[in-house]
Amino acid sequence: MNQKDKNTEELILDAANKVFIEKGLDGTRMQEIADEAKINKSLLHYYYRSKDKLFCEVFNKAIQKFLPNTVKIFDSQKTLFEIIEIFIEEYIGLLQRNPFIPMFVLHELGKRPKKLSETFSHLFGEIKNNQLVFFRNMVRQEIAKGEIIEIDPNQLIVNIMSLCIFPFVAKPILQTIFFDESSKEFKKFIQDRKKEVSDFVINSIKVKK
Amino acid sequence: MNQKDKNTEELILDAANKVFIEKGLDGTRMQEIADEAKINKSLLHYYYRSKDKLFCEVFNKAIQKFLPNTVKIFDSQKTLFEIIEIFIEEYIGLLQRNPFIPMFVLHELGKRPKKLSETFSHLFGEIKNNQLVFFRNMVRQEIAKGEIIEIDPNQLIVNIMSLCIFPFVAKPILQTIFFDESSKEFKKFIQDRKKEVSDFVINSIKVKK
DNA sequence: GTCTATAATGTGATAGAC
DNA sequence: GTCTATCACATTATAGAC
Repeated sequence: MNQKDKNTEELILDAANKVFIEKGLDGTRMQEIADEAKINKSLLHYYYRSKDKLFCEVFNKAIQKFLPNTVKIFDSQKTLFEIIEIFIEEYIGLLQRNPFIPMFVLHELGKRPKKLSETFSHLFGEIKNNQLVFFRNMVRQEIAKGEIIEIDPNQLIVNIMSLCIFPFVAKPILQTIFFDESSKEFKKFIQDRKKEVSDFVINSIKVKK
Repeated sequence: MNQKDKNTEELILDAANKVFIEKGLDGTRMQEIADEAKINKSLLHYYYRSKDKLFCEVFNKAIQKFLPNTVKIFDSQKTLFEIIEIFIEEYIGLLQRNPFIPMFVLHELGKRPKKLSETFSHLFGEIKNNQLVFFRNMVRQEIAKGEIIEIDPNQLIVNIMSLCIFPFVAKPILQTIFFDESSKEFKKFIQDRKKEVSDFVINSIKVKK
């Protein structure tokens, strides 16, 4: 479905997505969303009542995209190393397609730390009680088997998330310092990271025999 | 020097630091800075003319703190592993004392990617032409000597920065998902990371003989 | 230097015609 | 559903008394 086939409601949501994610809640003007959607400003309120309501729609979609969905990977019979490889490749791929999502989600969450657990308890619950438990158990098993070194599973998970997400959050400064503003070189750097991060992590935890 | 001994100009700058860094440029109200400094709102303009000028003072200080100063470490005669260990311990320590600086700097830079290189060329130049060159050469030497595996020095640097900085940028979500909002457990987690990250990196690149 | 009062503008939101 | 006109309020900034 291309832009012309979409109704006004969808046009607005697409425009709001773009502007909110680039500029954040505080930095976004309703007028700018209207301009982006090429519609009248009043229509924003007709369809979504208020800026806050419109923002919530955008934010909820964004955080669901941002939180890794590992169910598919965990369901099948794979080794820990395979799981790590597939996860990193897929998650960096997701971020390549949505490069502004990490900064948007993390910045907005940083301003509302208290409401976090209440509002998104359903999303976090699934991760906490299923995906994390599964991964931690798998790590402990591999440690017991002597396949990987002793490491706190939480630290390992945060390490993997850090290596995947940080370059997108820090893109402007990395592109300036490392690549003299060349966006082409930065893209190659990110593409290379799929293998680099995977190797880096596995190399670090694997027991050499 | 405690707060009472400071003059108005310093009181304002301290207050502006706190509010801007927590809420960002767009999210900050001049009134809130005045309240924080316990002075009249007009005095903000008397001393700093405009919100933008005041913001620039804060931002310049913040980015200088944020950019790692590795000169001390590089000056002395240390091995690559020692340099990595010291850097990680000191840089995470810096972030523990200034936990909001990474999100503040990276978010504001994300909104102004174009002005970046011009405005801070003096800071970036020093890093690009001295610290990075030094580190890259050292990495290449160690590769040649067979002490570490083959790795792109840029990827290694970004890996180290990611592992140090990301947990501070993602604090709210990590604290919710991993530690049920317990700020005490999160602090311990960060403290433990000084050794964890160091081990993780060195373990990954060190050639076992 | 510090205060009060107020100007000047920007912005979210609504009323009402079509 | 969509538009124009406008309200109501928040916010930066300044003028002027003390």
